Amino acid sequence: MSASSLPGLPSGQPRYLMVAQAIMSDIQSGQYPVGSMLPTEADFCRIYSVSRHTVREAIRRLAGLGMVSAQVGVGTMVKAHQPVSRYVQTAEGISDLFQYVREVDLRIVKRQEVIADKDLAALLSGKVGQKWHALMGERYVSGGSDPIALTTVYVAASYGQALDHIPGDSQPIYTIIERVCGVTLQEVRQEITAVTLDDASAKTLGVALGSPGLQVVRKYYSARNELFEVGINLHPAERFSHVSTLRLNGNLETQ
Amino acid sequence: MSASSLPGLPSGQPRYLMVAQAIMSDIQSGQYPVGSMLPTEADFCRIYSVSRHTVREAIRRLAGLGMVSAQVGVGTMVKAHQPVSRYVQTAEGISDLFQYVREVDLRIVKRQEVIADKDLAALLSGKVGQKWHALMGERYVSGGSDPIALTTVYVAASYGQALDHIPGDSQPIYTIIERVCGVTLQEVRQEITAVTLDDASAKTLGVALGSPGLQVVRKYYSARNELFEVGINLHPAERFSHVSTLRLNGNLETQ
DNA sequence: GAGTGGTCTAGACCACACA
DNA sequence: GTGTGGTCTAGACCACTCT
Repeated sequence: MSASSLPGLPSGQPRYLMVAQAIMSDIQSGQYPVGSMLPTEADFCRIYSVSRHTVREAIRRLAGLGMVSAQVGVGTMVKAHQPVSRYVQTAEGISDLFQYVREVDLRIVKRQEVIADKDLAALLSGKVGQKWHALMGERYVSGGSDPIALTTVYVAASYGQALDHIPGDSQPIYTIIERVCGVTLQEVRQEITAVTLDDASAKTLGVALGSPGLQVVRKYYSARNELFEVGINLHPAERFSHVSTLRLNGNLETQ
Repeated sequence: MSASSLPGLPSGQPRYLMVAQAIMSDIQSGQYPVGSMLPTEADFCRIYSVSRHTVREAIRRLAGLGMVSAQVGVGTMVKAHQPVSRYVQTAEGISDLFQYVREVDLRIVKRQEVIADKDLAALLSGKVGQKWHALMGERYVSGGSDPIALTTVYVAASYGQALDHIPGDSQPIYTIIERVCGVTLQEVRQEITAVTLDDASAKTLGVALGSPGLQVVRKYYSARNELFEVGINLHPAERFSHVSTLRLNGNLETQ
Protein backbone atom coordinates (compact mmCIF):
# COMPACT_ATOMS: atom_id res chain seq x y z
CA MET A 1 0.00 0.00 0.00
CA SER A 2 1.93 3.03 1.26
CA ALA A 3 -0.81 5.25 -0.09
CA SER A 4 1.33 8.35 0.30
CA SER A 5 -0.98 11.25 1.01
CA LEU A 6 -4.09 10.57 -0.95
CA PRO A 7 -6.58 12.00 1.59
CA GLY A 8 -7.16 15.48 0.39
CA LEU A 9 -4.04 17.30 -0.61
CA PRO A 10 -3.63 17.68 -4.35
CA SER A 11 -0.11 18.80 -3.41
CA GLY A 12 0.10 20.69 -6.66
CA GLN A 13 0.53 17.78 -9.02
CA PRO A 14 -1.93 15.60 -10.89
CA ARG A 15 -3.36 12.58 -9.19
CA TYR A 16 -1.99 10.13 -11.75
CA LEU A 17 1.52 11.36 -10.98
CA MET A 18 1.02 10.75 -7.29
CA VAL A 19 -0.24 7.27 -8.08
CA ALA A 20 2.69 6.66 -10.43
CA GLN A 21 5.15 7.81 -7.79
CA ALA A 22 3.52 5.66 -5.16
CA ILE A 23 3.69 2.58 -7.40
CA MET A 24 7.26 3.37 -8.39
CA SER A 25 8.19 3.72 -4.77
CA ASP A 26 6.63 0.34 -4.02
CA ILE A 27 8.54 -1.21 -6.90
CA GLN A 28 11.79 0.21 -5.64
CA SER A 29 11.11 -0.89 -2.09
CA GLY A 30 10.73 -4.44 -3.32
CA GLN A 31 7.03 -4.74 -2.55
CA TYR A 32 6.47 -5.40 -6.26
CA PRO A 33 9.64 -7.28 -7.27
CA VAL A 34 10.95 -7.30 -10.80
CA GLY A 35 9.30 -10.14 -12.68
CA SER A 36 6.19 -10.14 -10.56
CA MET A 37 2.74 -8.99 -11.55
CA LEU A 38 1.47 -5.64 -10.46
CA PRO A 39 -1.98 -5.54 -8.85
CA THR A 40 -4.71 -5.15 -11.46
CA GLU A 41 -5.98 -1.79 -12.55
CA ALA A 42 -9.17 -2.42 -10.60
CA ASP A 43 -7.09 -3.08 -7.50
CA PHE A 44 -5.27 0.20 -7.88
CA CYS A 45 -8.60 1.98 -8.27
CA ARG A 46 -9.58 0.68 -4.86
CA ILE A 47 -6.14 1.14 -3.29
CA TYR A 48 -5.87 4.80 -4.26
CA SER A 49 -9.55 5.63 -4.59
CA VAL A 50 -9.21 6.97 -8.09
CA SER A 51 -10.85 6.18 -11.37
CA ARG A 52 -9.51 3.60 -13.74
CA HIS A 53 -8.52 6.32 -16.18
CA THR A 54 -6.21 7.82 -13.57
CA VAL A 55 -4.67 4.45 -12.80
CA ARG A 56 -4.13 3.77 -16.47
CA GLU A 57 -2.45 7.14 -16.95
CA ALA A 58 -0.14 6.37 -14.02
CA ILE A 59 0.74 2.96 -15.42
CA ARG A 60 1.23 4.45 -18.86
CA ARG A 61 3.90 6.74 -17.39
CA LEU A 62 5.66 3.86 -15.73
CA ALA A 63 5.49 1.91 -18.98
CA GLY A 64 6.98 4.92 -20.73
CA LEU A 65 9.91 4.67 -18.37
CA GLY A 66 10.30 1.00 -19.19
CA MET A 67 9.58 -0.06 -15.62
CA VAL A 68 6.42 -2.06 -16.33
CA SER A 69 4.74 -3.56 -19.35
CA ALA A 70 1.13 -4.58 -19.75
CA GLN A 71 -0.32 -7.58 -21.53
CA VAL A 72 -3.98 -8.09 -22.33
CA GLY A 73 -5.59 -10.92 -20.48
CA VAL A 74 -2.57 -11.41 -18.28
CA GLY A 75 -1.68 -8.32 -16.33
CA THR A 76 1.07 -5.79 -15.85
CA MET A 77 4.54 -7.07 -15.11
CA VAL A 78 7.33 -5.25 -13.31
CA LYS A 79 10.27 -5.03 -15.69
CA ALA A 80 12.79 -2.91 -13.81
CA HIS A 81 13.13 -1.16 -10.50
CA GLN A 82 14.74 1.86 -12.14
CA PRO A 83 13.74 3.83 -15.21
CA VAL A 84 15.59 2.43 -18.18
CA SER A 85 16.76 4.08 -21.32
CA ARG A 86 16.54 7.57 -19.96
CA TYR A 87 18.48 8.90 -22.88
CA VAL A 88 17.83 8.83 -26.58
CA GLN A 89 20.13 9.67 -29.37
CA THR A 90 18.84 12.71 -31.17
CA ALA A 91 21.51 13.68 -33.63
CA GLU A 92 22.94 11.04 -35.91
CA GLY A 93 19.78 9.03 -35.65
CA ILE A 94 18.71 7.38 -38.82
CA SER A 95 17.06 10.51 -40.10
CA ASP A 96 20.48 12.12 -39.92
CA LEU A 97 21.99 9.26 -41.78
CA PHE A 98 19.40 10.22 -44.33
CA GLN A 99 20.44 13.84 -44.12
CA TYR A 100 24.05 12.86 -44.51
CA VAL A 101 23.34 10.95 -47.64
CA ARG A 102 21.34 13.81 -49.09
CA GLU A 103 24.14 16.29 -48.61
CA VAL A 104 26.69 13.92 -49.97
CA ASP A 105 26.91 12.54 -53.48
CA LEU A 106 27.71 8.89 -53.89
CA ARG A 107 29.49 8.02 -57.11
CA ILE A 108 29.42 4.33 -57.81
CA VAL A 109 32.61 3.30 -59.57
CA LYS A 110 32.16 -0.44 -59.59
CA ARG A 111 29.45 -2.99 -59.13
CA GLN A 112 29.82 -6.72 -59.04
CA GLU A 113 28.50 -9.90 -57.56
CA VAL A 114 30.65 -11.56 -54.97
CA ILE A 115 30.68 -14.95 -53.34
CA ALA A 116 31.51 -14.70 -49.67
CA ASP A 117 34.84 -16.19 -48.69
CA LYS A 118 35.74 -16.74 -45.07
CA ASP A 119 36.64 -13.13 -44.29
CA LEU A 120 33.67 -11.62 -46.05
CA ALA A 121 31.27 -14.12 -44.49
CA ALA A 122 32.56 -13.12 -41.07
CA LEU A 123 32.12 -9.45 -41.84
CA LEU A 124 28.63 -9.94 -43.20
CA SER A 125 27.60 -12.38 -40.47
CA GLY A 126 26.72 -14.80 -43.27
CA LYS A 127 27.91 -18.11 -44.60
CA VAL A 128 30.79 -18.92 -46.92
CA GLY A 129 29.55 -19.24 -50.47
CA GLN A 130 26.66 -16.83 -49.99
CA LYS A 131 26.08 -14.42 -52.84
CA TRP A 132 26.07 -10.66 -52.33
CA HIS A 133 25.97 -7.63 -54.52
CA ALA A 134 28.88 -5.30 -53.92
CA LEU A 135 28.91 -1.62 -54.79
CA MET A 136 32.09 0.37 -54.51
CA GLY A 137 32.05 4.13 -54.69
CA GLU A 138 33.20 7.45 -53.39
CA ARG A 139 31.26 10.04 -51.47
CA TYR A 140 31.71 13.72 -52.18
CA VAL A 141 30.38 16.70 -50.35
CA SER A 142 28.23 18.50 -52.87
CA GLY A 143 30.67 20.51 -54.93
CA GLY A 144 33.77 19.24 -53.16
CA SER A 145 36.74 17.88 -55.02
CA ASP A 146 38.28 15.36 -52.66
CA PRO A 147 36.06 12.49 -51.57
CA ILE A 148 34.95 12.41 -47.96
CA ALA A 149 34.66 8.65 -47.94
CA LEU A 150 35.31 5.45 -49.78
CA THR A 151 32.21 3.35 -49.58
CA THR A 152 31.56 -0.32 -50.10
CA VAL A 153 27.98 -1.51 -49.85
CA TYR A 154 27.00 -5.15 -49.72
CA VAL A 155 23.41 -6.01 -50.47
CA ALA A 156 22.01 -9.49 -49.97
CA ALA A 157 21.50 -11.21 -53.32
CA SER A 158 17.74 -11.47 -52.90
CA TYR A 159 17.47 -7.69 -52.75
CA GLY A 160 19.63 -6.99 -55.75
CA GLN A 161 16.73 -5.75 -57.83
CA ALA A 162 16.64 -2.60 -55.70
CA LEU A 163 20.06 -1.62 -57.02
CA ASP A 164 18.62 -0.94 -60.46
CA HIS A 165 16.79 2.05 -58.98
CA ILE A 166 19.81 3.79 -57.56
CA PRO A 167 20.74 6.34 -60.21
CA GLY A 168 17.44 8.23 -60.18
CA ASP A 169 17.35 9.56 -56.66
CA SER A 170 20.00 10.26 -54.09
CA GLN A 171 18.26 8.42 -51.29
CA PRO A 172 20.03 6.05 -48.94
CA ILE A 173 20.25 2.59 -50.40
CA TYR A 174 18.39 1.05 -47.47
CA THR A 175 15.45 3.32 -48.26
CA ILE A 176 15.39 2.10 -51.83
CA ILE A 177 15.47 -1.49 -50.68
CA GLU A 178 12.65 -0.82 -48.24
CA ARG A 179 10.52 0.67 -50.97
CA VAL A 180 11.33 -1.66 -53.84
CA CYS A 181 11.45 -4.92 -51.93
CA GLY A 182 8.77 -4.26 -49.36
CA VAL A 183 11.07 -4.86 -46.41
CA THR A 184 11.13 -2.77 -43.23
CA LEU A 185 14.30 -1.57 -41.61
CA GLN A 186 14.20 -2.47 -37.95
CA GLU A 187 17.67 -1.99 -36.60
CA VAL A 188 21.04 -0.57 -37.54
CA ARG A 189 24.22 -1.69 -35.81
CA GLN A 190 27.14 0.58 -36.24
CA GLU A 191 30.77 0.02 -35.44
CA ILE A 192 33.41 2.69 -35.59
CA THR A 193 37.09 1.86 -35.74
CA ALA A 194 40.28 3.77 -36.34
CA VAL A 195 42.55 2.39 -39.03
CA THR A 196 45.65 3.32 -40.93
CA LEU A 197 44.67 4.01 -44.50
CA ASP A 198 46.27 1.73 -47.05
CA ASP A 199 48.19 3.52 -49.76
CA ALA A 200 45.56 3.18 -52.45
CA SER A 201 42.82 4.54 -50.21
CA ALA A 202 44.99 7.40 -48.99
CA LYS A 203 45.76 8.31 -52.56
CA THR A 204 42.12 8.27 -53.60
CA LEU A 205 41.12 10.29 -50.56
CA GLY A 206 43.88 12.77 -51.26
CA VAL A 207 45.71 12.49 -47.96
CA ALA A 208 49.27 11.60 -47.03
CA LEU A 209 50.31 7.95 -47.05
CA GLY A 210 50.01 6.40 -43.62
CA SER A 211 47.30 8.81 -42.52
CA PRO A 212 44.72 7.60 -40.04
CA GLY A 213 41.16 6.95 -41.15
CA LEU A 214 37.80 6.39 -39.51
CA GLN A 215 36.03 3.23 -40.58
CA VAL A 216 32.28 3.13 -40.02
CA VAL A 217 30.51 -0.15 -40.62
CA ARG A 218 26.73 -0.17 -40.56
CA LYS A 219 24.64 -3.32 -40.67
CA TYR A 220 20.98 -3.02 -41.60
CA TYR A 221 18.54 -5.56 -40.23
CA SER A 222 14.97 -6.07 -41.38
CA ALA A 223 11.89 -6.54 -39.21
CA ARG A 224 12.42 -10.26 -39.75
CA ASN A 225 15.87 -9.79 -38.25
CA GLU A 226 17.56 -10.52 -41.54
CA LEU A 227 20.76 -8.70 -42.43
CA PHE A 228 20.06 -7.23 -45.83
CA GLU A 229 22.68 -4.53 -46.22
CA VAL A 230 26.13 -3.76 -44.92
CA GLY A 231 27.80 -0.43 -45.60
CA ILE A 232 31.47 0.22 -45.03
CA ASN A 233 32.66 3.80 -45.07
CA LEU A 234 36.29 4.75 -44.88
CA HIS A 235 36.83 8.40 -44.00
CA PRO A 236 40.01 10.44 -43.88
CA ALA A 237 40.49 11.40 -40.23
CA GLU A 238 41.35 14.96 -41.07
CA ARG A 239 38.09 15.61 -42.88
CA PHE A 240 35.62 13.58 -40.88
CA SER A 241 34.49 13.00 -37.34
CA HIS A 242 31.45 11.28 -36.01
CA VAL A 243 29.18 13.36 -33.78
CA SER A 244 26.19 12.17 -31.81
CA THR A 245 24.04 13.53 -29.04
CA LEU A 246 22.30 11.74 -26.22
CA ARG A 247 19.50 13.69 -24.63
CA LEU A 248 17.62 13.11 -21.42
CA ASN A 249 14.37 11.61 -22.55
CA GLY A 250 11.91 11.39 -19.77
CA ASN A 251 11.27 11.34 -16.13
CA LEU A 252 7.89 10.86 -14.60
CA GLU A 253 6.85 14.45 -15.05
CA THR A 254 7.81 15.21 -18.60
CA GLN A 255 7.12 12.69 -21.25
CA MET B 1 -12.20 16.81 -43.60
CA SER B 2 -11.36 13.77 -45.71
CA ALA B 3 -13.08 11.69 -43.12
CA SER B 4 -11.83 8.43 -44.60
CA SER B 5 -14.36 5.75 -43.78
CA LEU B 6 -15.82 6.66 -40.44
CA PRO B 7 -19.42 5.54 -41.18
CA GLY B 8 -19.65 2.10 -39.76
CA LEU B 9 -16.68 -0.05 -40.55
CA PRO B 10 -14.37 -0.61 -37.60
CA SER B 11 -12.03 -2.06 -40.24
CA GLY B 12 -10.30 -4.05 -37.56
CA GLN B 13 -8.39 -1.25 -35.90
CA PRO B 14 -9.24 1.11 -33.05
CA ARG B 15 -11.05 4.28 -33.80
CA TYR B 16 -8.28 6.52 -32.48
CA LEU B 17 -5.87 4.97 -34.98
CA MET B 18 -8.21 5.75 -37.84
CA VAL B 19 -8.49 9.30 -36.59
CA ALA B 20 -4.72 9.54 -36.22
CA GLN B 21 -4.20 8.23 -39.74
CA ALA B 22 -6.78 10.63 -41.13
CA ILE B 23 -5.12 13.59 -39.44
CA MET B 24 -1.67 12.44 -40.49
CA SER B 25 -2.88 12.08 -44.04
CA ASP B 26 -4.25 15.64 -43.93
CA ILE B 27 -0.95 16.89 -42.58
CA GLN B 28 0.96 15.19 -45.35
CA SER B 29 -1.41 16.45 -48.00
CA GLY B 30 -0.70 19.98 -46.89
CA GLN B 31 -4.17 20.68 -45.54
CA TYR B 32 -2.59 21.29 -42.12
CA PRO B 33 0.79 22.80 -43.04
CA VAL B 34 3.80 22.58 -40.78
CA GLY B 35 3.72 25.52 -38.40
CA SER B 36 -0.04 25.90 -38.51
CA MET B 37 -2.50 25.08 -35.76
CA LEU B 38 -4.48 21.89 -35.90
CA PRO B 39 -8.25 22.18 -35.38
CA THR B 40 -9.16 22.01 -31.71
CA GLU B 41 -9.98 18.77 -29.99
CA ALA B 42 -13.63 19.77 -29.94
CA ASP B 43 -13.49 20.31 -33.69
CA PHE B 44 -12.09 16.85 -34.25
CA CYS B 45 -14.86 15.39 -32.07
CA ARG B 46 -17.39 16.91 -34.46
CA ILE B 47 -15.41 16.13 -37.62
CA TYR B 48 -15.02 12.46 -36.85
CA SER B 49 -18.02 11.97 -34.57
CA VAL B 50 -15.96 10.50 -31.77
CA SER B 51 -15.50 11.35 -28.13
CA ARG B 52 -12.84 13.70 -26.96
CA HIS B 53 -10.96 10.84 -25.35
CA THR B 54 -10.58 9.19 -28.75
CA VAL B 55 -9.39 12.42 -30.32
CA ARG B 56 -6.87 12.93 -27.54
CA GLU B 57 -5.54 9.40 -27.95
CA ALA B 58 -5.12 10.02 -31.68
CA ILE B 59 -3.30 13.28 -31.08
CA ARG B 60 -1.17 11.66 -28.42
CA ARG B 61 0.04 9.16 -31.00
CA LEU B 62 0.90 11.89 -33.45
CA ALA B 63 2.72 13.74 -30.68
CA GLY B 64 4.61 10.54 -29.92
CA LEU B 65 5.81 10.56 -33.49
CA GLY B 66 6.93 14.15 -33.12
CA MET B 67 4.51 15.38 -35.77
CA VAL B 68 2.45 17.68 -33.53
CA SER B 69 2.83 19.25 -30.11
CA ALA B 70 0.13 20.62 -27.85
CA GLN B 71 0.17 23.70 -25.66
CA VAL B 72 -2.39 24.53 -23.04
CA GLY B 73 -4.46 27.55 -23.80
CA VAL B 74 -3.08 27.81 -27.30
CA GLY B 75 -3.67 24.71 -29.35
CA THR B 76 -1.89 21.92 -31.16
CA MET B 77 0.73 22.86 -33.68
CA VAL B 78 1.91 20.83 -36.65
CA LYS B 79 5.63 20.24 -36.24
CA ALA B 80 6.51 17.95 -39.12
CA HIS B 81 4.82 16.25 -42.01
CA GLN B 82 6.74 13.06 -41.43
CA PRO B 83 7.35 11.09 -38.24
CA VAL B 84 10.63 12.21 -36.78
CA SER B 85 13.17 10.36 -34.74
CA ARG B 86 11.79 6.96 -35.54
CA TYR B 87 14.89 5.36 -34.17
CA VAL B 88 16.46 5.41 -30.76
CA GLN B 89 19.88 4.36 -29.76
CA THR B 90 19.64 1.38 -27.50
CA ALA B 91 23.15 0.17 -26.96
CA GLU B 92 25.78 2.65 -25.98
CA GLY B 93 23.15 4.85 -24.43
CA ILE B 94 24.20 6.54 -21.27
CA SER B 95 23.42 3.47 -19.21
CA ASP B 96 26.01 1.68 -21.29
CA LEU B 97 28.49 4.42 -20.69
CA PHE B 98 27.78 3.55 -17.12
CA GLN B 99 28.30 -0.13 -17.83
CA TYR B 100 31.53 0.64 -19.61
CA VAL B 101 32.85 2.51 -16.64
CA ARG B 102 31.90 -0.28 -14.30
CA GLU B 103 33.78 -2.88 -16.25
CA VAL B 104 36.80 -0.70 -16.62
CA ASP B 105 39.06 0.59 -13.89
CA LEU B 106 40.18 4.16 -14.06
CA ARG B 107 43.54 4.86 -12.47
CA ILE B 108 44.10 8.53 -11.93
CA VAL B 109 47.77 9.34 -12.35
CA LYS B 110 47.62 13.09 -12.13
CA ARG B 111 45.31 15.80 -10.97
CA GLN B 112 45.77 19.51 -11.32
CA GLU B 113 44.04 22.80 -11.82
CA VAL B 114 44.39 24.38 -15.20
CA ILE B 115 43.65 27.79 -16.61
CA ALA B 116 42.19 27.58 -20.09
CA ASP B 117 44.43 28.95 -22.81
CA LYS B 118 43.10 29.51 -26.30
CA ASP B 119 43.19 25.88 -27.38
CA LEU B 120 41.72 24.49 -24.21
CA ALA B 121 39.01 27.14 -24.15
CA ALA B 122 38.01 26.15 -27.67
CA LEU B 123 37.90 22.49 -26.73
CA LEU B 124 35.87 23.16 -23.62
CA SER B 125 33.61 25.71 -25.28
CA GLY B 126 34.62 28.09 -22.53
CA LYS B 127 36.53 31.30 -22.16
CA VAL B 128 40.24 31.90 -21.98
CA GLY B 129 41.28 32.21 -18.35
CA GLN B 130 38.53 29.98 -17.02
CA LYS B 131 39.57 27.54 -14.34
CA TRP B 132 39.08 23.80 -14.71
CA HIS B 133 40.09 20.71 -12.81
CA ALA B 134 41.97 18.26 -14.95
CA LEU B 135 42.29 14.56 -14.20
CA MET B 136 44.60 12.40 -16.23
CA GLY B 137 44.47 8.65 -15.99
CA GLU B 138 44.46 5.29 -17.67
CA ARG B 139 41.61 2.86 -18.09
CA TYR B 140 42.18 -0.84 -17.70
CA VAL B 141 39.84 -3.71 -18.40
CA SER B 142 39.43 -5.44 -15.07
CA GLY B 143 42.49 -7.62 -14.75
CA GLY B 144 44.09 -6.47 -18.00
CA SER B 145 47.67 -5.32 -18.19
CA ASP B 146 47.73 -2.84 -21.06
CA PRO B 147 45.43 0.17 -20.74
CA ILE B 148 42.47 0.37 -23.04
CA ALA B 149 42.44 4.14 -22.96
CA LEU B 150 44.23 7.25 -21.88
CA THR B 151 41.71 9.54 -20.27
CA THR B 152 41.68 13.22 -19.53
CA VAL B 153 38.68 14.60 -17.69
CA TYR B 154 38.03 18.30 -17.29
CA VAL B 155 35.56 19.33 -14.61
CA ALA B 156 34.33 22.89 -14.27
CA ALA B 157 35.94 24.57 -11.27
CA SER B 158 32.64 25.06 -9.45
CA TYR B 159 32.11 21.30 -9.36
CA GLY B 160 35.56 20.40 -8.15
CA GLN B 161 34.34 19.29 -4.76
CA ALA B 162 32.85 16.19 -6.40
CA LEU B 163 36.35 14.99 -7.27
CA ASP B 164 37.10 14.32 -3.62
CA HIS B 165 34.58 11.48 -3.75
CA ILE B 166 36.15 9.59 -6.62
CA PRO B 167 38.27 6.93 -4.94
CA GLY B 168 35.44 5.23 -3.06
CA ASP B 169 33.27 3.99 -5.86
CA SER B 170 33.89 3.21 -9.51
CA GLN B 171 30.97 5.22 -10.80
CA PRO B 172 31.22 7.53 -13.76
CA ILE B 173 32.44 10.94 -12.75
CA TYR B 174 29.32 12.65 -14.08
CA THR B 175 27.25 10.53 -11.71
CA ILE B 176 29.34 11.65 -8.78
CA ILE B 177 28.96 15.26 -9.82
CA GLU B 178 25.22 14.82 -10.18
CA ARG B 179 24.96 13.38 -6.70
CA VAL B 180 27.39 15.59 -4.84
CA CYS B 181 26.60 18.88 -6.52
CA GLY B 182 22.89 18.42 -7.09
CA VAL B 183 23.10 18.98 -10.81
CA THR B 184 21.21 16.95 -13.43
CA LEU B 185 22.80 15.61 -16.57
CA GLN B 186 20.66 16.61 -19.52
CA GLU B 187 22.68 15.95 -22.60
CA VAL B 188 25.89 14.33 -23.75
CA ARG B 189 27.55 15.30 -26.99
CA GLN B 190 30.05 12.85 -28.31
CA GLU B 191 32.58 13.23 -31.07
CA ILE B 192 34.66 10.39 -32.43
CA THR B 193 37.80 11.02 -34.44
CA ALA B 194 40.62 8.92 -35.76
CA VAL B 195 44.11 10.12 -34.88
CA THR B 196 47.67 8.99 -35.09
CA LEU B 197 48.88 8.27 -31.61
CA ASP B 198 51.79 10.40 -30.49
CA ASP B 199 54.82 8.46 -29.35
CA ALA B 200 54.24 8.90 -25.64
CA SER B 201 50.64 7.73 -25.86
CA ALA B 202 51.54 4.78 -28.06
CA LYS B 203 54.17 3.76 -25.57
CA THR B 204 51.81 3.99 -22.63
CA LEU B 205 49.14 2.09 -24.50
CA GLY B 206 51.65 -0.56 -25.48
CA VAL B 207 51.26 -0.32 -29.24
CA ALA B 208 53.68 0.39 -32.07
CA LEU B 209 54.75 3.96 -32.72
CA GLY B 210 52.59 5.61 -35.37
CA SER B 211 49.62 3.36 -34.67
CA PRO B 212 46.16 4.77 -35.21
CA GLY B 213 43.94 5.60 -32.28
CA LEU B 214 40.28 6.39 -31.69
CA GLN B 215 39.64 9.63 -29.85
CA VAL B 216 36.27 9.95 -28.14
CA VAL B 217 35.36 13.32 -26.68
CA ARG B 218 32.24 13.54 -24.55
CA LYS B 219 30.78 16.81 -23.31
CA TYR B 220 28.31 16.69 -20.44
CA TYR B 221 25.68 19.39 -20.20
CA SER B 222 23.45 20.07 -17.21
CA ALA B 223 19.73 20.76 -17.23
CA ARG B 224 20.70 24.43 -17.13
CA ASN B 225 22.62 23.81 -20.34
CA GLU B 226 25.92 24.36 -18.62
CA LEU B 227 28.93 22.35 -19.72
CA PHE B 228 30.24 20.85 -16.51
CA GLU B 229 32.46 17.99 -17.66
CA VAL B 230 34.48 17.05 -20.69
CA GLY B 231 36.01 13.64 -21.06
CA ILE B 232 38.67 12.80 -23.63
CA ASN B 233 39.45 9.16 -24.21
CA LEU B 234 42.24 8.00 -26.45
CA HIS B 235 41.96 4.35 -27.42
CA PRO B 236 44.37 2.13 -29.33
CA ALA B 237 42.59 1.21 -32.57
CA GLU B 238 43.57 -2.41 -32.31
CA ARG B 239 41.92 -2.90 -28.94
CA PHE B 240 38.87 -0.69 -29.18
CA SER B 241 35.94 0.02 -31.42
CA HIS B 242 32.80 1.95 -30.78
CA VAL B 243 29.56 0.04 -31.26
CA SER B 244 26.05 1.42 -31.17
CA THR B 245 22.62 0.25 -32.18
CA LEU B 246 19.69 2.20 -33.52
CA ARG B 247 16.38 0.45 -33.19
CA LEU B 248 13.05 1.23 -34.78
CA ASN B 249 11.14 3.01 -32.10
CA GLY B 250 7.57 3.55 -33.07
CA ASN B 251 5.08 3.81 -35.79
CA LEU B 252 1.47 4.70 -35.31
CA GLU B 253 0.47 1.21 -34.28
CA THR B 254 3.09 0.28 -31.78
CA GLN B 255 4.25 2.82 -29.30
C1' DG C 1 -14.19 36.33 -20.29
C1' DA C 2 -13.78 33.01 -23.87
C1' DG C 3 -11.40 29.20 -25.55
C1' DT C 4 -7.63 25.92 -25.21
C1' DG C 5 -5.58 21.56 -23.75
C1' DG C 6 -5.01 18.83 -19.08
C1' DT C 7 -7.16 16.11 -15.70
C1' DC C 8 -10.76 13.22 -13.77
C1' DT C 9 -15.05 10.48 -13.05
C1' DA C 10 -18.46 6.67 -13.85
C1' DG C 11 -19.82 3.81 -16.62
C1' DA C 12 -19.70 0.43 -20.66
C1' DC C 13 -18.28 -3.17 -24.09
C1' DC C 14 -14.57 -5.71 -26.21
C1' DA C 15 -10.70 -9.15 -27.41
C1' DC C 16 -7.71 -11.82 -25.30
C1' DA C 17 -5.38 -15.35 -22.01
C1' DC C 18 -5.92 -18.91 -19.01
C1' DA C 19 -7.82 -22.58 -16.47
C1' DG D 1 -16.28 -18.80 -17.85
C1' DT D 2 -13.70 -15.45 -15.43
C1' DG D 3 -10.64 -11.80 -15.23
C1' DT D 4 -7.29 -9.00 -17.65
C1' DG D 5 -5.97 -4.85 -20.10
C1' DG D 6 -7.73 -2.05 -24.43
C1' DT D 7 -11.10 0.97 -26.18
C1' DC D 8 -14.83 4.29 -25.95
C1' DT D 9 -18.53 7.47 -24.34
C1' DA D 10 -20.57 11.56 -21.94
C1' DG D 11 -19.90 14.48 -18.97
C1' DA D 12 -17.30 17.68 -15.70
C1' DC D 13 -13.91 20.98 -13.68
C1' DC D 14 -9.39 23.05 -13.97
C1' DA D 15 -5.24 26.08 -15.21
C1' DC D 16 -3.67 28.32 -18.70
C1' DT D 17 -3.29 31.83 -22.74
C1' DC D 18 -4.94 35.44 -25.30
C1' DT D 19 -7.69 39.45 -26.07
